Amino acid sequence: MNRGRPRSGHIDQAVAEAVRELLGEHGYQPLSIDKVAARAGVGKAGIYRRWRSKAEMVFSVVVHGTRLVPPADTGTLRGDLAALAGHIVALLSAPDARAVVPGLVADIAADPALAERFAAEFIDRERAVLGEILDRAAGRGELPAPGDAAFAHALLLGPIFTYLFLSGGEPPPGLPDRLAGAVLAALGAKE
Amino acid sequence: MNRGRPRSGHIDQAVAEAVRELLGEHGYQPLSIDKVAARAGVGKAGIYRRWRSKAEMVFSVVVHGTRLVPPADTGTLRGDLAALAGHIVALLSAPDARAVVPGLVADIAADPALAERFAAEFIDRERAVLGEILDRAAGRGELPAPGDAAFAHALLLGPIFTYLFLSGGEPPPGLPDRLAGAVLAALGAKE
Amino acid sequence: MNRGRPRSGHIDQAVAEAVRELLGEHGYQPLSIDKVAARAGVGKAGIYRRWRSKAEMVFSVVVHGTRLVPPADTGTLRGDLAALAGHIVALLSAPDARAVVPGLVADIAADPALAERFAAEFIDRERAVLGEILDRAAGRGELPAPGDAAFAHALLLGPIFTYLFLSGGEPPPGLPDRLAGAVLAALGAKE
Amino acid sequence: MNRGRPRSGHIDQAVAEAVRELLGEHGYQPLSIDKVAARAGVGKAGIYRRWRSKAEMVFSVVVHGTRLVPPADTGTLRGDLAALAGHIVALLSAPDARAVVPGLVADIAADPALAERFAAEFIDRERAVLGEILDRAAGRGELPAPGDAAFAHALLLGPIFTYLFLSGGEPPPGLPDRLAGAVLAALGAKE
DNA sequence: TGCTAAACGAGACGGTACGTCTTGTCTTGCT
DNA sequence: AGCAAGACAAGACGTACCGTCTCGTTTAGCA
Repeated sequence: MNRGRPRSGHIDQAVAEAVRELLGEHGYQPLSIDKVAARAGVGKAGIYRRWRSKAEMVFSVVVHGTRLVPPADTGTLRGDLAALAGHIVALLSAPDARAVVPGLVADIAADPALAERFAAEFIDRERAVLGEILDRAAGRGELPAPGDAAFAHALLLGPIFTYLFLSGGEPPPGLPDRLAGAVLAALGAKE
Repeated sequence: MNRGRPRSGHIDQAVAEAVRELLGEHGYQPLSIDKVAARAGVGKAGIYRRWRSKAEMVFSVVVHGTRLVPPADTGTLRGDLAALAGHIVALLSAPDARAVVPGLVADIAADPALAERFAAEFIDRERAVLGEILDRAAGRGELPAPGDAAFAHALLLGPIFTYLFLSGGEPPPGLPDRLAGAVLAALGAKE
Repeated sequence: MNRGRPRSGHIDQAVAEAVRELLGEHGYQPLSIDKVAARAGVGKAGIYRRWRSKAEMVFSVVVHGTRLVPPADTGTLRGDLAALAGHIVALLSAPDARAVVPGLVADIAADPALAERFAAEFIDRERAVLGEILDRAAGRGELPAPGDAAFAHALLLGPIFTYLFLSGGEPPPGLPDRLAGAVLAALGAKE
Repeated sequence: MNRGRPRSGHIDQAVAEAVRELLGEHGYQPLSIDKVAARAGVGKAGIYRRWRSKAEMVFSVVVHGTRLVPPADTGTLRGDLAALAGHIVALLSAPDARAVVPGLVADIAADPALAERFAAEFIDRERAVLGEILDRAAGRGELPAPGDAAFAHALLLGPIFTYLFLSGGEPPPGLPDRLAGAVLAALGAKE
């Protein structure tokens, strides 16, 4: 039985909007709960009632906006992998994501509980999509064995992350295709 | 002509030691310039005279400790790549690095000037090592073409980073070898 | 309607006590807001929320302790003036006051807004008391004219201040009486 | 015999000039030894070799500029006193003095050694001038007794200081004359 | 209809860190 | 040995956040 006043939905909306605005204006690090509360016209308690930290709040707002990777079915494993890699590139190189990802990853890495949620909601979901793709390919006989989805995923996501956030440059134009090729080869696919 | 009192070397030493201690105790985020100064018995001005931010300070301390990747020459491309990958895994999965890397990467990403230095001193150096390895392999006829060192590097570093800092897990035991295989295949090496 | 959490009174108390202690220990100049906050077990923000500077804070604490000059009515103008002068001497030669007054006066002089408050709460109040005394004397026929309270006040306070804080000495024993005489003469009182 | 390089006179000049400029620009409190050294193109050591503190430095510069009170001889005690009072008013209400005096007095009061020098070089000198005036008057038969120069001086300087630095206002126009009258009366002069 | 419990906005609270400034001393190489 | 330059340890400055707390008010479901 729920007693007391139910939580008002408008807080979630107002906070989400304020977070997106502030991220767009100055990026992740200078964003503070105080500023979000002020901008959203919301009490800080209302925010802390919903999220335990800035990272959680931003994460939930950003996740909510980033709707699920579409499975994609191009008919060939190479095509599916390239499509998925292209999707990841698009996702991470959007201006918002560029501003948010490194800081968010750092805060997540420093908070085990949040790390688990992040892994479950982001990494595992992408891995599942990839697993589906690999299974489909195995069904078509393109793969000799089921294939390690986690490894394949690391082989796609890792280099993209490296280009975007570690080497300070842009992912080169043909990257998704080349990554797809690398995964194919690594999994021993019949070309 | 150098005017004025020269900078005292003992500050660099004391700060480096204090930074290493504090990183070991509580990780990157809770480390503050105030605490470093207090622990090192050094004025804050002395720190700000040398580094413009906590990230720069930690970076220079950490970089100084992390001496250059040894080239390695196992006789085969696969062996060289696996050795390099193993080296990167060892470097990044050391307890210190685990505590420092995500936060440091975030601060670096937020500071373009520092990003450039980081790319030059870390990424480019590893790429150069890798380029040497690839050239050697091309000389032995193991590679049909010179090979894109940046791409190969992303293919090695990215997945390791992903396993360590994004998926919240451990790199699986055979990872260096599998990554070496993936690079070989992606570069079209004669097995 | 009062919005937000109301200010807690215990801060004012704790700060006042800490200020008095620290003034007693080392005087005005070495007193810092940091030390007051630490001693009082109070956040610096709580202090800056109430006062804009160390001078304001000390002033309000000191003023609060220094309750109003009693009017005094000895029956004669000379007696009233001497009593008032004696009161001022006692006030300013208390050990606390000696330690605080010069520094506080300097900071007040450097801050016009505070200068106005100080003049209103200290000087004007003493002048009002003196005005009352002069009026009473005029009523008794001791004075030919109402008398310039500001001038009379300067004639009392100024020499005391000079002895205490400018000439580095002690006010001579009979000073209040001699000052009373000087004021009498200056105002053309019938002796 | 003087060993070593003799002190360069240009430092005293350059410092004096820099101090006067900086006092004129921002007043006493924000003036710092660093700024003086930088403005004067002088090393800080050179300053500390000459003066033990900012207060001493400013004091010596200001004193040096303020050449000795002229004795004045108007023929009557009242005239002499009024002239002296007028001189003090002029001295203390010059824009430079207004900016410097309260802060300087505070620092002097906090440093006993300096307090003594200040009393000797300023107060005692003015008292001596006043003593001469009183002696002259006694010689002319205007005074029944030699007269307490210290008291008379406090009666002149104190009220002026009060008007200028304590009550936040201007000394009223006829002040020197009224003060002269007060002193006359207080000393029991034959009018 | 009234009662009660929780959510709400606002903002104060004790702390901590920031990056800058000032103080008085020390250390260079030049004069 | 004095000098200009400037590094040094210490610590204060005023601001910004943190995460918690206390107000007075509002909004619901339960009695």
